[in-house]
Amino acid sequence: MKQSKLFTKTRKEAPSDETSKNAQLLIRAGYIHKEMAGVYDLLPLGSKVVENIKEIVRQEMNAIGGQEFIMSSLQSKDVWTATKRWDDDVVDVWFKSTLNAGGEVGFGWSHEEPITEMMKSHLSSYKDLPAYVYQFQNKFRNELRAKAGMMRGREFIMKDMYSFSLDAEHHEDFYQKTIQAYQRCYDRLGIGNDTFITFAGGGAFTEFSHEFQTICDTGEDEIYINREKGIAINDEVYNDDTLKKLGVTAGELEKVTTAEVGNIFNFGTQKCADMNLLVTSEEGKQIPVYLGSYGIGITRVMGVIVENLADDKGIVWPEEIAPFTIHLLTFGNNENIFREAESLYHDLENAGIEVLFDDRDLGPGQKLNDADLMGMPYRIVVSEKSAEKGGVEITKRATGDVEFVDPARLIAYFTEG
RNA sequence: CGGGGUGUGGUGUAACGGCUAACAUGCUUGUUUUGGGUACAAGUGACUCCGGGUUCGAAUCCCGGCUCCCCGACCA
Repeated sequence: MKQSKLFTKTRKEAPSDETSKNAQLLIRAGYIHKEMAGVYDLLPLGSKVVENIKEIVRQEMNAIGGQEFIMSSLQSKDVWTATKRWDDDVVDVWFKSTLNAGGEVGFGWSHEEPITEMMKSHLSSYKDLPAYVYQFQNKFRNELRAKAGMMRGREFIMKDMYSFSLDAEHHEDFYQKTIQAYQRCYDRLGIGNDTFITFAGGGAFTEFSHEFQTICDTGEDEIYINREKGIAINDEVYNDDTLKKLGVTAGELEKVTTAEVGNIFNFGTQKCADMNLLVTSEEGKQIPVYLGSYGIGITRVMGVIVENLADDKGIVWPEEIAPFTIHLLTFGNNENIFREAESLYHDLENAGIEVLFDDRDLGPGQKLNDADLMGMPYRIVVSEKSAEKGGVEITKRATGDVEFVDPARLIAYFTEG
């Protein structure tokens, strides 16, 4: 895309009403726009980032048998009263509204109840199991206090997956597969090394749930980790009992601040029993289904990536997530140079590589600063100076490594690695 | 929800209770410049968050509300 056509602009100054690094940089670079506290629009660049994150997660969920679907945001009161979770005293993050025709509706903060209810129409025999479904969707949570930009919002995008299994064994098998799929996601998202699967409160059905926690100063959680043993424990279940069960001592654990980027938990058969989601077993009996729930906060992950990978000049996107692979700049008013840059831009795009071409009539300083701020993985400069040095200049945003490449070899550089 | 702050052109800031609300940036026009936000000139742009009150006079003081930020609480 030509940058002159991009309607969003970069800003030199951070907005005064944002203090978190992720919000400041994403706003300055034109990825997001703030509507109100905890509510942000995704501008074209931000939307591309989110789509790229979703695509990674989508591929990994599909690989373990997930089927993508979309549930509604408006939810019926009845579904939630059945499990006693409609009451504001029980769930304090509800956004609710009334129908003009009479009656109340809620805006989905979770989809556990509606999905279970919906599945009653489709699951009736042990032969229908297992079923794994997931969606990407906006969740609404009426937080008393939104904070830290994309880290805790009132409206945000989440991937939520649900597993319906016949018995504990099948459930556990899929649970473990999901753990591995999640780890592949975080690796591909560029935060794998800082992300730990963490023992957390299990609630009514199991002793523990598992969270995926990424070390991050802006996070809200504190966990205890042992990198060698690969064990992490959330502060909320950190006690002698837990330590003994997991076979670690307090002395070998390190306390770190983290952001929760995923959470998976097991409902056992309780939820389906409560909601009467039963299937007929091989023996002809009516039995409740094992339910598992698996979430990844997509927009929060976007925030964490910015928080953890950005430097003092701006955002640094991992290659798979960046809205464009290449930021192509040209300096000077030499027409031949500009034409060469433009033709390289077309060649790269035709080769299937996403390029943001800064064709604006601006000085080099402004273009370079914008490129640093926006954070594409590769910056290519076409100028008289680069020509003197043997072609075009390629700079890696993450490392600052520079090399000069013959324009004729440029496509090969990106397609052959 | 408890506590602490905040609110002034699009953005970032300034202004003792007192002249036409200032500066920077952005944007427009022209000239200039082209490897780290080039320089100059001329323009453009604000009911100072909202509603009351005090005062000869309020961006400034008082009361109420709202907004946003931070700390805490909360966070299947």
